[in-house]
Amino acid sequence: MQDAPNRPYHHGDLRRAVIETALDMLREEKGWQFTLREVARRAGVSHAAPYKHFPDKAALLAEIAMIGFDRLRESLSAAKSEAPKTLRDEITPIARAYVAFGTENPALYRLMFSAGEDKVVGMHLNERALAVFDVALETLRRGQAVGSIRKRPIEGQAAAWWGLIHGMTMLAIDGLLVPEKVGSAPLDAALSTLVEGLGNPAT
Amino acid sequence: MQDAPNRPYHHGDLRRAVIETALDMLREEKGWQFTLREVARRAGVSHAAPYKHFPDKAALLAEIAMIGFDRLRESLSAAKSEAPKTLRDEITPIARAYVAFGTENPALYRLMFSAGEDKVVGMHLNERALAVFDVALETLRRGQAVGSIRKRPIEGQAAAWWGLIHGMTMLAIDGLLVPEKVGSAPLDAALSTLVEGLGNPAT
DNA sequence: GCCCTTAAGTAGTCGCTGTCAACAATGTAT
DNA sequence: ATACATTGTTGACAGCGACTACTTAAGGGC
Repeated sequence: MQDAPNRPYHHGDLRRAVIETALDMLREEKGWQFTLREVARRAGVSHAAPYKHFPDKAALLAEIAMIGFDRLRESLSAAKSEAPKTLRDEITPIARAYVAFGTENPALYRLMFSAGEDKVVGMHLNERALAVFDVALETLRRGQAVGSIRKRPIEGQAAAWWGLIHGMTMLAIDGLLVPEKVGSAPLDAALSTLVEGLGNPAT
Repeated sequence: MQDAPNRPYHHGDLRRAVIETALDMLREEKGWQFTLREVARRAGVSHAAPYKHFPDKAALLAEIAMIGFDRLRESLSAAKSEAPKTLRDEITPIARAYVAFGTENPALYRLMFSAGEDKVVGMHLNERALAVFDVALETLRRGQAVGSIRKRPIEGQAAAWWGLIHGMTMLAIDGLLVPEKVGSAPLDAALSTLVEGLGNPAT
């Protein structure tokens, strides 16, 4: 467009470039105003070019949110320990990975949970989001089978897990977990309560 | 401005009217784009009039967010039961009131936790937000004194409480608590786990 | 090797927004 | 009565999302 003189008329892989650029922008700062024109500028194309690949801004954001959920799920899967000794050892690394994902990608994480306002887009987005829930379900199910977890309706336990982790992540992103109020390791403390709530007292 | 012919030049109480109008707009629909000019239109003043009372849009939103936190705190205080028999009876009504506040005012609740991105505004906003945390602290402290709650660092228990409730509220707002996945009463189920994690097993 | 359809880029425009500056009307203190 | 501060109004500006019309390149059939 302006800087590269010999750039060809057609970008060639603009769709991917737009997504990549947008992800970069999200990573930069959480106070940032996400703008379609800025994405185009950084990608070196005209302001209307992205419309050839996405019907509107919301569609691009939804796509990015889906990628976010996929990455989060991967992070969680990667964080699973193979041979956990205790319930606490099983839950802690996953929870830490979850919260870390949120605090390291605050704008992306926030987007993931606010891009689904449109009904039909929200459907597809929620599918991906619920894949995260499945990670919790799976872990807890194994715990119940082994006997380290109380016999309770597993969806309820998974809801508690997701609610607590998601909530702590959000609070962390919003800077509400101030040490003077909430202690120096609020996540670990909260996990203690969660583990004691999930764990089988007979063990 | 246009509809009322005999309206005086000066509104008289525009600051309050702007806030009230904005709250109405937030209440209407969560997909709504909040616009300063639309607020002015509905309040029947010119598009620049609100600037005489708020330096910019963010300042108005921050003010509204503070009101939201105050109202939430009032809701929680009002929901406290006087003579709870069990820990569950003590926690449930407050938690229900919290989540109900969020699901009944989704746009407001979301705003409350996203208006604090500016550093200095965020400070004041976080003060109000932490007042909500204090409600949890107070309740749990009494529980520990009575003996219905495990002796653990109380900030950690309060963090678990807030994280779980805040998380469940957010998930509910986002429509992620679908019954097929998460059961028909996910909040109650999650509260079971929370109560079992907080509660003193000796009782 | 040419042509023609079509995908993928461009520029230009529209209505809308947030914000600011200049001006007008009102209330208030002296 | 008059000067000043407050609180309105109008008009402007740049930037945004979205649309249309135009241009450029790529590829396939003949």
